[in-house]
Amino acid sequence: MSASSIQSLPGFREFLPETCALRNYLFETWRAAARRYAFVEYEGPVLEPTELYRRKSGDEIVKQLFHFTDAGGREVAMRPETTPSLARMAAAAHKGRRKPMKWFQIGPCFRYERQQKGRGREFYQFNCDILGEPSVAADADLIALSIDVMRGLGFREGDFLVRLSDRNVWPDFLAKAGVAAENLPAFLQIIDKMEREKPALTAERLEALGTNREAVDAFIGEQGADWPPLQALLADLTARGLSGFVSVDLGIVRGLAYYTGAVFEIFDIRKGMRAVAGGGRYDNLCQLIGGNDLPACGFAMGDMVIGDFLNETPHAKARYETWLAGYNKIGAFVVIADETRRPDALATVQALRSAGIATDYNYLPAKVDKQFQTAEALGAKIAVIIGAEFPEVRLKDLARRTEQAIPFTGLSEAAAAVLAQV
RNA sequence: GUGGCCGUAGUUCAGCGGUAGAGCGCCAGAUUGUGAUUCUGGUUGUCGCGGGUUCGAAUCCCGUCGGUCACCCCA
Repeated sequence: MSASSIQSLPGFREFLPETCALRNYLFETWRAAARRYAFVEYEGPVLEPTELYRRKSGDEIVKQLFHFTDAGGREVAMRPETTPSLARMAAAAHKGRRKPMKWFQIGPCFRYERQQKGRGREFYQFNCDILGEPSVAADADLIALSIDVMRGLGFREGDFLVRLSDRNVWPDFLAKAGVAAENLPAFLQIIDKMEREKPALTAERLEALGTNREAVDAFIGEQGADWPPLQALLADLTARGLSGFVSVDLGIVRGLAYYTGAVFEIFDIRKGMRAVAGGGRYDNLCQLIGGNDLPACGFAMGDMVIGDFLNETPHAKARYETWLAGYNKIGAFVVIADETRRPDALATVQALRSAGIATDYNYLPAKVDKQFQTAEALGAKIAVIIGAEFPEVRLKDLARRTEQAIPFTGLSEAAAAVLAQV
């Protein structure tokens, strides 16, 4: 690297063709799964007023935003997530639309923090949201989708687990424990951190609120699935044959303040329960941000953690590699055996491309063996040899190593026929 | 924001005070219009950047910028 070259910004990503392939695979799989569930794609702005995030989460969160003052003096921030934008867009646009609205989006998000494994300053997030439907039937369809996204990526039962909960079970607990209802948000924060926090600190915090760890653990252990909405959710997922992927765990409450009902997270079972996706119901956010009441639920999955998980899971990686085997490979390579026939070869290249066959050729004169090596390197399935005998051309099936002589006029059909067999 | 480790050829890395190396890759050749393997030959670097110590620095010191992992935080 020379002194004059300029490095990329820390945490921002460059996708060379090799890594772009994995990203595109994720996008394709995400998009296909969302469409199977009848979701439609939308897009929101990447840059938003900083206030959009401040209003929801307070000043503390601004430190983790990529934010600045633009040339017009506006305080702006690159989006750290897409739900606030969605809430505004949906609240503004929902009137006159059939409900539920099932919307999905794939796009980059940004957070100003130091990167580590599974975490960068720029990452892509897949978001699916169901708007305008308060029933748990929507939550269930959303969770089913999240499971199918995982299966679409090649993950199986035993690789991951959907841990399911409902924030509304906790007010009940607090009432019985004699804790004031206004302490609910603080209490949920403690529950959210419980798994990764020192036990002594958790105990101390719970006691400060007038309860204790034993009571919380007992509640999580015993009363888990009794909550009717959770029962309904589980019944719905069981009817779909998906109960094996799901487990109720009231300790899941999600860190975000805006969740109001069922919440869930998908965990990598092997790697110490690493979270790969999460979501839940947020019935008040559209009112808060957009000024129109609209019940909603949604989930998000980032590309970095799921990418790591995929690479560490052999059968998921194998599925990707199968997909990759056909990706960026071309159909035909035109070999110019007689340089005086280059104009005919160019006609051939264009004819093949017009027939929908990805085709390449050498720009400059080259030996025939060299051209075959290039064909091989590009993953061409067939070679078309143009030589002195034109308009007769030779069509070679590179995998079978078989070759036939055919007239140029019948080439496209013959090439398509050979490609169809491969 | 804090800390550990790491920046040397396209790549993976070795070298750790005496003018820069290996494997892989890449390029060329092994006579006629056919891919693999093999063989032969060849190619490549401001040793991240800037300062300092030294007769001499890839090597030691300081700074800086990146990368990576952990903490913090996690939407």
